[in-house]
Amino acid sequence: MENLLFDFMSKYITLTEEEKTALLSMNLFHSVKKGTVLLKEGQSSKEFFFVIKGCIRVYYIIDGEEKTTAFYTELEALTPHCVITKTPSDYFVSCLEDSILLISNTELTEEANNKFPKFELMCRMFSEELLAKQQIDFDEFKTSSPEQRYLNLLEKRPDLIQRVPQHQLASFLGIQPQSLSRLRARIMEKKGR
Amino acid sequence: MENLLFDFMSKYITLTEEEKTALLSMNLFHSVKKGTVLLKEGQSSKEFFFVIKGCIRVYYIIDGEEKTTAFYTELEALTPHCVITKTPSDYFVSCLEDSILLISNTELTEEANNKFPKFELMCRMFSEELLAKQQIDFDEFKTSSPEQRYLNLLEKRPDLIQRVPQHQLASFLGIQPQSLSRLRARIMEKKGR
DNA sequence: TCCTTTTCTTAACTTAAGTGATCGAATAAG
DNA sequence: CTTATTCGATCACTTAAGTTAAGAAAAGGA
Repeated sequence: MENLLFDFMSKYITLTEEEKTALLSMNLFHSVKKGTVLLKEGQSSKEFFFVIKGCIRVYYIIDGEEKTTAFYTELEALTPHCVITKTPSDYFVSCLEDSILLISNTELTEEANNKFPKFELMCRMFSEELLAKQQIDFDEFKTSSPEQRYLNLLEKRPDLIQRVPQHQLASFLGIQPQSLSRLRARIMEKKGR
Repeated sequence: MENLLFDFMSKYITLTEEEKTALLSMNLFHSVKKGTVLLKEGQSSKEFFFVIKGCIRVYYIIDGEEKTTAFYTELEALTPHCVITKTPSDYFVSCLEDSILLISNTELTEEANNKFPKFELMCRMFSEELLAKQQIDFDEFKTSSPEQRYLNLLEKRPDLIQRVPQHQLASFLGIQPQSLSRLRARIMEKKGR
């Protein structure tokens, strides 16, 4: 389990054994039950999440309706907006499956960044990479239709389609659940012919 | 002009006078004519852009059609995807207006980061901030209709609607130019009543 | 300046998404 | 195990976006 994290970090920096044990002694790993709400709208949390195993999701409640906008699975990280801006959160974060998460906070991270300059370097590289990746995702979203977006997801994240409820997938794709059902039926019919 | 940059940087870190003169001596400021293409599809550029004055845009050419997905105006920065991943670019970047840009590259930035740890800190904070901001933008895009997206833009970036051609705005909003025209007419009619 | 090209709007028609409702099926709760 | 509740699919209907085409307005180049 720890190795998943260290393998991931090794893409950016090289850690000594002492640094690894120091990291592990901080007790950052948490087992979280499905359905647990990690962040609520209105809260000004300072916690950041890195998924070791499982899945967490970001959702808004708009006019009483849940609107899911993001999923984070194995080796993906979420630093909620409110942690950066120090303002109340606009959204909720909850656990979609029983998961193992690395949960840290602003203080601990700052401390680590001050102590280990290479940690700061890793954070910069990682967030630059995420930013670039997200730009591409956003661009793809803008330039394609709901059907194309679904087919794209089917190709790039087939796991999500299996593990996530349809109605959450729908709002993730920017459409209503009924439209997703219809669209899937349409695709099946095309395939069949 | 330099002051715009230093004021911006002062939000993150404090620079000494020596550091400021060192920065200025690097000759990073460029005057760029409207229409200049800064990055082409297929290129593996290492250049990063910070807009001091003016506007640059990101666009794809899909089936021979230009699809604009992003605009960067005063005090906004673009590190193209290809700079991070070191792969050929999927998109073009061009100058929408006569602009003044700070143009740097991977080598210069790495050098500065190594020499001044606080520069690294600024980059991390800046890209974390951008990432969080973009997540919110993406979420708003997913959870709203084209009409809501237009009204939202009208409120948050009224300048863009003035300075950017309609057909580019349309694809930025994820719709066809004809739909934007229609949607604007619809809004005007509602207002009139 | 005049001419060409691009840009914006409008219209008619097609297609797909939103909406509201219903009905099993699956899931969760007791 | 049984009962609620949630979830997914489907249908009919409404609304809005995509598409194709045409014409007016604006911008750019010679």
